[in-house]
This record gives sequence, C-alpha cells and structure tokens, in this order.
Amino acid sequence: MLSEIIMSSEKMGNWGIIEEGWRKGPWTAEEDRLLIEYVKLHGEGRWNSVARLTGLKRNGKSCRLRWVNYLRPDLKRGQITPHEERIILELHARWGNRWSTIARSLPGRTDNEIKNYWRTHFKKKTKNSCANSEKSRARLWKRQQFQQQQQHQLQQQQQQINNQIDIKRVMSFFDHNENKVPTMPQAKQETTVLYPNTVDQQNQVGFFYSMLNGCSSVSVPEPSSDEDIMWDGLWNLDDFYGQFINTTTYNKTITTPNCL
DNA sequence: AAGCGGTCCAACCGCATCGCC
DNA sequence: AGGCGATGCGGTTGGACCGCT
Repeated sequence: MLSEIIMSSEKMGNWGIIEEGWRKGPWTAEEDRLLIEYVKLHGEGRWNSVARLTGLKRNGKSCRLRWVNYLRPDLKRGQITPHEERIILELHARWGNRWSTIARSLPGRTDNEIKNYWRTHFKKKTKNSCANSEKSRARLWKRQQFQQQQQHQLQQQQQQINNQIDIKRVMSFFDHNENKVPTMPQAKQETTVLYPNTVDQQNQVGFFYSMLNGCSSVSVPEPSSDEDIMWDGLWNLDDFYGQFINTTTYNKTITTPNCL
C-alpha cells in the first residue's frame, strides 16, 4: 500500500530513485556490467538472486527484463526488415497479440520489440477502416478472392511441400528432442528457436516451416474462434500494405544467431 | 525558433502460469 | 490441495528524438 502511494506520487518521471530498497528507471552501464557478470557466472534464471549475489539494487523482474530485452548477446539490433515485417503481420493475423509466440519465430527479436513495432506501425491503421461499408464490401470481395486463390495455391503447393518436408521425421524429432533446436530439412544454416511442447507451438512450427517453404497456410489448422476478427484486422492492414496479402512466397533466409 | 505529432525504445505494472514444498 | 515464490506475458507509460509546419 505504501509503495502504491509512493509510486503514484513518483509516476515515471523520477527515474533512478530507490523504492523499498530497489532502484528503478534507466539502467547504468555499471548495473549492466554487474548483470552480465552474474549471467556469465550463474546463467539465466534465479533473477531474485541477482541483487543478493551482485549487490545490484534491482529486483528480479527488472533484471530479467533488462537481460531479455537488452543485454542478451543474441539480440539482433537494427530496424525490422521488410521480411521480418511480413512475418510479424502473418503471425499476428494468426496469433493475435501473442508477442512472445511471434517473437519465437524471429530470432534475435524480443516480444517487447515486436510489440512496440506493431503498436507504432499497425495498431492505428486497423482502427479507422471498419466504419466504411464500401470498404467492408471491398474487403469481403477481396477476402473471397484471396480464399479462392489460397485454395488453388494450396492444392498446387501441397504436393511440393509434402516432398520438401518429411513431417513425420520432424515431429519424431520433436518427440525425442523436446526443447532442442531442430535442424531444418534442406536448410542447414536456417534455423529458428522453436519449442514445440504445446499444441500452439506445434502449430507454430508447422506454420513457420510452411512459410519457409513458400506457402503460408499449409498444414496449419485454422483457429475457428475469432477468425473473423483476425481477417478484419488483416484486411484493414491490406489498405496500407497492399502487396502483403498476395504474398505467399517468402524469402527463406532466416539468420541464425551466433549463440545457436 | 518553437510547437506539434509521430516514432522508437526502455521500463514499468498487473496478472497468469509454473514448479516446488 | 493449496500456498508461495519465481518467472513469463501483454498492456501501458514516458522520455528522447526527428521531421514537418
């Protein structure tokens, strides 16, 4: 209760203050150094031990966040590429605001980064379109066209995909190598960190693999609920990202972080 | 030059989930 | 089974910066 009062009076303007023994606000270089040292020695996890073992006046949550979003050596710096943007759009249309799930398909990018990128670039664009019934009809028409096109492409590419990916082999790999990085069939340097130990994640694997092989909707069960909402969002996006919706072939190059 | 809006980014919070006891 | 601490996730906030008017 006291902390809440303190917080409300402090707001976010007074960075670097100490609250109940914990520092808040921007991290200093020295704090970063201490945290990096800690992870070197003890590995990731047990974040609440950081303060005790390093003298850092940061709580476990803050340490974890700083490491995950900023200090991790495998983070990819720089702007989101058009290819990554396409993946984000595709995955957001499929998963919604499940940023961590989306981030797993973008090595070196954090959920925070993707979330920020989405909010800045796409969130507002989706708001304005629904009012216009003309646009709604146009979207419906385009949607139907798209579905027909997808159906056609699906049939064509299914055969190709089946030849490229031995699904059974992949799933067998997952069964016996849970939480390990799978080797992409026919793509030795092109891996991503995937943890397919849940149904969602297995769907994600299927989806991402199909993307890598040039088809965005093969082998992935469509989520039945909220589908219309997703489509609406997707078609709203189409207003400003016109070519995206017709893009079903993806650049296969996914850079592998050094640490992998 | 100043004001303003948009973008980027880091960091916070609350809540959910997980794992251990 | 339930309590509790640790961790993960998504939403939100605020400051810095930049370009435009």
